[in-house]
Amino acid sequence: MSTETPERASDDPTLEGSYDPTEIESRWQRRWVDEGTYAYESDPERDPNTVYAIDTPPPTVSGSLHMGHLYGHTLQDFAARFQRMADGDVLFPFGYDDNGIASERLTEQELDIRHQDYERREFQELCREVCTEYEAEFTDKMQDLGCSIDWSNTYKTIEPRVQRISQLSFLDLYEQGREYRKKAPAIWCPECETAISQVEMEDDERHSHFNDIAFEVVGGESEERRSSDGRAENPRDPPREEFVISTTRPELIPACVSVFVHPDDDENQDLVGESARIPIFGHEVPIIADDRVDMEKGSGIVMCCTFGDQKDIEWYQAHDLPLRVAIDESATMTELAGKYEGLSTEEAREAIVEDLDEEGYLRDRWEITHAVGVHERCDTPVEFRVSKQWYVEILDHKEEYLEAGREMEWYPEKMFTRYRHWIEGLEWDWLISRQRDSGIPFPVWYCEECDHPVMAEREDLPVDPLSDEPPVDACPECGHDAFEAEEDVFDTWATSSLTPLINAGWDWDDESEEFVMDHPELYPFDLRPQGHDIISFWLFHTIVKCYEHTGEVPFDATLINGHVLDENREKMSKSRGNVVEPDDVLAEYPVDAVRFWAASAAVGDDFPYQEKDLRAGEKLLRKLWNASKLVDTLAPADPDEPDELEAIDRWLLAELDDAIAELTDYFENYEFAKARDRLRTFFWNTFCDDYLEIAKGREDNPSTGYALRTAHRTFLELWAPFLPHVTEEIWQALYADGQPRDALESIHTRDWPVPRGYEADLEAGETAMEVISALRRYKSENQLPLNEALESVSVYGSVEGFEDAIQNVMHVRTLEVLEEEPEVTTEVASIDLDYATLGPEYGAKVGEIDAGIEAGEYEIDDDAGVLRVAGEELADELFEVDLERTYSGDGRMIETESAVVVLEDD
RNA sequence: GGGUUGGUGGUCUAGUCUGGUUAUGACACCUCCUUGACAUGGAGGAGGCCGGCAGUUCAAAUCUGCCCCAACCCA
Repeated sequence: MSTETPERASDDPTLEGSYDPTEIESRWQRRWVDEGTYAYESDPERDPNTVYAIDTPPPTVSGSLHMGHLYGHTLQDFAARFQRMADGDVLFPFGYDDNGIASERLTEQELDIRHQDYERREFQELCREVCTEYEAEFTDKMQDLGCSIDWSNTYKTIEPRVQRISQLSFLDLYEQGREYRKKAPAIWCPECETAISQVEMEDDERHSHFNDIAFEVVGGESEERRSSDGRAENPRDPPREEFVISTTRPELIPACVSVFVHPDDDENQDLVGESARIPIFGHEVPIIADDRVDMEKGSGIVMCCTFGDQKDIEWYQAHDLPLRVAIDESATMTELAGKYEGLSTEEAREAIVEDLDEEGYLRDRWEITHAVGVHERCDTPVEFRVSKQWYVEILDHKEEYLEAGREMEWYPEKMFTRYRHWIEGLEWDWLISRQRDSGIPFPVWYCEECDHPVMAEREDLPVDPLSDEPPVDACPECGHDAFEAEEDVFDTWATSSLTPLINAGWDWDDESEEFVMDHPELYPFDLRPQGHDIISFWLFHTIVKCYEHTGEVPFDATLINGHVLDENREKMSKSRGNVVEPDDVLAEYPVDAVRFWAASAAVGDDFPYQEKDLRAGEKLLRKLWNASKLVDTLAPADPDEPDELEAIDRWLLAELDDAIAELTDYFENYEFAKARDRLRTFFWNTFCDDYLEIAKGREDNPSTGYALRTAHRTFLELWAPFLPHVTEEIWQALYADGQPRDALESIHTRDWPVPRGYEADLEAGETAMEVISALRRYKSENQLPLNEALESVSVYGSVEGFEDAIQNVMHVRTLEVLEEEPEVTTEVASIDLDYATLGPEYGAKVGEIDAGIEAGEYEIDDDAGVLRVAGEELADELFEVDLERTYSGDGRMIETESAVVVLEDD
């Protein structure tokens, strides 16, 4: 656009022309990274209280950068930039989360390979290579956001150092007796042939059929007899011939292990304690009462199979039922399914329904649509399978974890409730093993003979039992010499819950035989930022792990950010097609403007993407730029402070002091939206609209010159956490010492402003601004240009010291400050009561008092200073009389909140 | 189904914990104004009775109960 702009050195900021964010923002982003402006230099001796450390969330870099990343990191950056200026050392690290199924898939696609064809260690090597490209791309995009991340302080969850920490964590918890291995069901994807965690499963609407199947009731048996040998000895007569259950999955009937009836279900109570014979397959199962049965659904009688759904698992565990596995890991029917063996579940379903029908057991069949749990990656309906799993014991420490949550500061406070409810509702220990082909391996082997677990030695970590040998030749338990490698890998939360320990450089020290940290001054971390949707995952698990390893709560505070919604306040989703891409936003708007928008929401609240807020941000950047140009023409860059500041200048600096104090408070409490609004209002309205206009008429005044420059420098510093690029550009153009090619003295490493202690009559200043604005309104209403001269103005009100300012800015020829109220006749317009005092004192009488005043039935006794109404005598401080003035002199009278202005304009 | 959070002019929101009678600001809208940087600027105006109902209170956007709506978490 600006082809005629003379070319200049790219690192030579000037205020010439208008602000060009495209060129300027990327220039600073490069320079900050090149110069290591935000590098954290560790010093283990440093007092932890003077270091501000953020435990940043590691995004999955094989995915794309979305608005959530942008918003989350921008929030963290507000905190980081403020703390860096206010307190000095800040660690703002960055993590890449590559250790997951996403990067596994990506590697397979990119290289056109299958992970099954490689040894796990080899495959992971390939993963690391593939991910490196994506990491580089992600890094570029993150750097485009201008966050003050220390790019020399990064980690990848797939790297050996992190694998070592994960395995150390496992060994430590095992030695503490906080981990155990047990046979239990897991969610299984038959397409991927892997166990998946609950978060990887989603609901999907599918067409299916409900099948009503008749089960024959056979001779009942007592609880005692059944538990002795599992067979009915003396069958009683069955209460009825049969009953009907409804199921969408008839192929599971060979896996049926029991039938349930609700204890309040009077109609079917007769069945409890009896047995049912499964059609076609012929095996008998007990009928049991349980209140988890949904009586409203179907016949109210439900079969339990191992396993059709999560409720089956609950029942299986609660009633100690046997395991009948009819479906294998690839969703093929097993031997247990008899003649259906080898069929897929779908084939078996049809075949079994047909046979049931033929034999008269199928009573009804109709089409339905219902929610089915599917694997989010391949949309395959999941199965549930039993395998041996590792667990971290957490149920016995619920109280400790709750207490840890109480010890942290929560921003916003209300988010603690979610954490508390999550913990209170915990019913299962934490399952940490995943039967995946890649991930961080459990460092464990088992004795082939006695199944005794053999743990890896700490100094050997990281190990992969599939490639490495166990550290012993013979089983310490039974002496057997052959071992089986554990094939499972850790749940990704088991690794990402260690980020504070990764960032602090946690490791085992052989010499001292204890865990140590490379950067102990960082731990506990000052801030854990994250979204509210993963409080029960990331935050909770981090607290569990770090608390068990260090005995300390890992964070002083947690900052829970909301979600970015679309412009209609609806959740962004690919299927709705309302996703806003950061790339598109950044192509159109300056990053600083995007940051201004990001600061608009109260922390923790979901908020919409709003173009108008971005435009407002752009306007602010221009305002700041243009105001800076004006300041630069009005005063020398570095004026000395005069012995005595004039009232108007002292007033500005005193107001500035107030603003600094409030802003500091807001930033310390992560109240970015309040800080943003306070600063914008003060900068735009007070500084630009009021003070700069006045300053234009006081160009050679040393007092004003000093105040202008002091305020301007301070504004740049106060804006710096929000608008890092534009403030840096202006700062370098106007105030930076040294030559352009010297090491950068960035505004972002300066000290945060502190109030300078200016005292001024803020009320007089306020009154003066009221008078100015009244005169402006007068001109506006009379369609006069603002620089139109006014002949004569008189002011009744305290504007001491501001007379010149009023006179200059409003072009008033003669200004007079009146000692006495101008010639007016007054009459009572209204009476304001001080209800806060009046209410508690007079109670129900307040109504009468109000009515009395309303009706004019009152008397003001000026001498006694009381108001007589409704038979009461109200003291002076309880009421205020509002007078309506009628001016009878020459000219025109304008009233403001605290002044009376008389204009003679001819 | 259970829990949590929220519902304030056309839009986004402050205020709600600590009840006090004129509900904050921005954007959009209307009118006017070229003022020594900014018309992508400035001045002014109109617009809401605070999701609904009931209650507590002298007084409710604010406290209590129920209901409706939305999002999230858990089932």
